[in-house]
Amino acid sequence: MSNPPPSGGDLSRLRQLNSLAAIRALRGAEPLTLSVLAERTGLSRPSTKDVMDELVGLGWVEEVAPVGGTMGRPARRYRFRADGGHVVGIDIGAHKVLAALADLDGNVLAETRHTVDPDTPTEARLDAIDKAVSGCLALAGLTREDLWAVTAGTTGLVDPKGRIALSTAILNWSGVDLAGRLARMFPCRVLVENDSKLAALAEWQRGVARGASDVLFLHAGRRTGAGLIVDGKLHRGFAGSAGEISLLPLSQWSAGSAPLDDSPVVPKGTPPQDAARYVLSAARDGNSAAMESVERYVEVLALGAAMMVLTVDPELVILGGSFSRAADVLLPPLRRRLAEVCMRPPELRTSTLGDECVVLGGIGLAINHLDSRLFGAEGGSATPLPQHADAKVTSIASR
Amino acid sequence: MSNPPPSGGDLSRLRQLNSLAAIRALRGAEPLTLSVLAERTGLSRPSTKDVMDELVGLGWVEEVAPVGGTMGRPARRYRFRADGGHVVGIDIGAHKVLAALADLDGNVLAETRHTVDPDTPTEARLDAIDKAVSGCLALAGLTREDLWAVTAGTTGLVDPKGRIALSTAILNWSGVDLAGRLARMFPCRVLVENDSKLAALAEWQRGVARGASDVLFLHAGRRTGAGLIVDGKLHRGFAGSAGEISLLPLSQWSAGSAPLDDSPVVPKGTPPQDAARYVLSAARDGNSAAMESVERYVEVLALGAAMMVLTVDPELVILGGSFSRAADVLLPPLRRRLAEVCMRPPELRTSTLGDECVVLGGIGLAINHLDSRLFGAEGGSATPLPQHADAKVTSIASR
DNA sequence: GCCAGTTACGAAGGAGCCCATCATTAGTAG
DNA sequence: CTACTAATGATGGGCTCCTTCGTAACTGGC
Repeated sequence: MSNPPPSGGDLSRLRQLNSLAAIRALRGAEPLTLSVLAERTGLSRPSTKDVMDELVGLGWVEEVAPVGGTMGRPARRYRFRADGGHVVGIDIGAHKVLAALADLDGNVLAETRHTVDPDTPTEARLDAIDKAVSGCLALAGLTREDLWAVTAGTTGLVDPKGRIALSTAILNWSGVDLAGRLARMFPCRVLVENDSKLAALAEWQRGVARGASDVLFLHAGRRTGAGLIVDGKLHRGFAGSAGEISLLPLSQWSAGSAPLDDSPVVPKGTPPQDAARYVLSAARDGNSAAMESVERYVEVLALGAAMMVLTVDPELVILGGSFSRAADVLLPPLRRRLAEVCMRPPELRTSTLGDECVVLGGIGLAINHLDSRLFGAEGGSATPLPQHADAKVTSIASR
Repeated sequence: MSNPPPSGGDLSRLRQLNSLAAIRALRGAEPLTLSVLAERTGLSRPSTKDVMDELVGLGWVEEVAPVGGTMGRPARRYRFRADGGHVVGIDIGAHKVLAALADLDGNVLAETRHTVDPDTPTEARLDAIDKAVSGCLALAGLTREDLWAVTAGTTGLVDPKGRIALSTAILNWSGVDLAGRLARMFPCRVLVENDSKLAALAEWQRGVARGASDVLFLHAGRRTGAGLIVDGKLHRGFAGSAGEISLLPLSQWSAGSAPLDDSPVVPKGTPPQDAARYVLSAARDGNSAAMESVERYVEVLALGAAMMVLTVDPELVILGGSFSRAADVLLPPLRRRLAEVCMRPPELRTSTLGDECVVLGGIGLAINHLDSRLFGAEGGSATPLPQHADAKVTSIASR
């Protein structure tokens, strides 16, 4: 009756689990002693030592000099070798290409930005991606061979194979086999994902949504989008289109920031990319026409958000995207409207990761993927570190 | 960075996992031989034997007479002792109380129905529940002490503690501490859940949604509701209100079957509970006014469904509820409308479990709960069968 | 400079779980 | 009655984990 297939466990699987637990405890933390590590993993000290010996041998972990000053014999300290490999997150937007290079801990080592246009031809856009990543690598003194995984986030609907199923924001972007093109560019695993989903992941991993099991991330910017964390996991949906509420005309999400851009308070001749900011700022200063426009914008935003909130009932809603800088203006009406329809309105928070949300989420997804590959999926033992974790594969992570 | 806490594994945990795998393989199947069992669990035969010996000792499994006729030495056969314990699922609707008693395999052994009204007083309704369950027990020759878990499903919003947060269909039902009241009634674990959620679970466990990882269940009846399976698990949401799209006035779901009930084709004097059926039947026969009413009804149903489908992107949408008997009339327009807004419209199927959906889901939830308690949550060994699995607890399963 | 106190390390012994192997057993087929 | 088949049961070995205990390294007081 229960659907999950029965999974019998071998002896070595136990070690796998424990190794993974140790790595998780180590990652992102300062170097830990055996005793602390034993406590955190729930293992005994001798067993922890065994696990550490193995991981040190494989190159995943290294010992660092003990620190003195305490009573008693100084404890050995181990740290995760975050510098053993590197990942890249790329944010491919309509107006920019942003790339960030990080170590296996997710620490960003270099970042590069290139400006593009919505109608930049596809080849030129791919070229900008190439240059952005090359720039990061140069800044960090690395080569493409040092990359273990690359994640690209982009506007539009990304199908499970990493192709752009639909994009209205970037000219001729629909139909591009982005995963395929990037796979030719990088000698490592390539993942492709929708940008709002990556932003949601980033907020959940290292932003204001940490620890929540169900989260709705709202991207409020020139385009409106959403990403969902459900039960502590990024939710993609069967075809990768979870959260694409803009496909419903009623939602009006496809209009993006139009309610702001078209506000009568925008001075003639304002460049379109500055219009919304102007209106939000004017609304903050009490301009009643601007406030009206903001109200209209939030009405649309809130309607789509309400649909998703009532569907998923998340603990948190995160407001992100470039307009999140005007959270003081946007949050109160958004909160009010959600409260009107929810029995228990979710807590509203503002993104703190800002512009880097998408690349950070990409980095996080890449690292998650490597984690899941840390131990040979088919019951093998741990992969030694110096090798590349994957052969060159085109398709996106299934799950 | 990763949020899931590292979980160190003890040696005995391996055995737990393997025992659980064996039970899963055994449950709901005909008696299995050691060889088959070994193959299905991935264990070796000697290990499988060990596990079986233990489970037989604990009373969870028993050996049955070997079957002859094959070449070679007859193999011992083991079966899950489904009759070792019993669970009850209760469907508390506005117009009926339906209870079903099942063994640990989910086989229904007895069923009882009581008729009530939307304005039946709470105490009388609780009395009907009591009577319905007593009836089941009497039919099966059991007593309340034989019950290991009871799940009640009811219309309305059920909070995480098993109280009715809001119900518009049943008079004075809001605010009732159903879990608390039932806990006084039964000397075992009591779970309370929204009825549409249980129906979704049933369809996923033993209905037409088997094997799908993301499913939307639509309850189309006098009231409209929904339940979600996300990533192979019943999704409740932070406050248990996932899928409660009817709270959004725009969805018009709170009107339920009104577009059908109010159709001009309904003859004066038709009892309200028969109106919708009459219209659906007339529409099937080609009555254009009836078809128009159906069109209006489906428009509402489809709008809410689209909101949820675009949010979650499920693989399947299941049409259930009493109107699902008119699926031939309802599905085509529903399919058409979903196709208008979805990049990849989910497959639409009709519920086959019918009226029993909710009680079956309740039985499934109860069994799932017992499964998760099969092995002492805090690393203990397996619970012997003859004891009750739980003390009397009031609150609902958290997860 | 020495000694007590503190903390961590490392080795040894033991238990649990799983696996591979092989002789044995209980049937069927001729 | 014999040959064949397929499952059983017992043995031995390997791996992982745990507990226990003696040893090592460093601090602080005399």
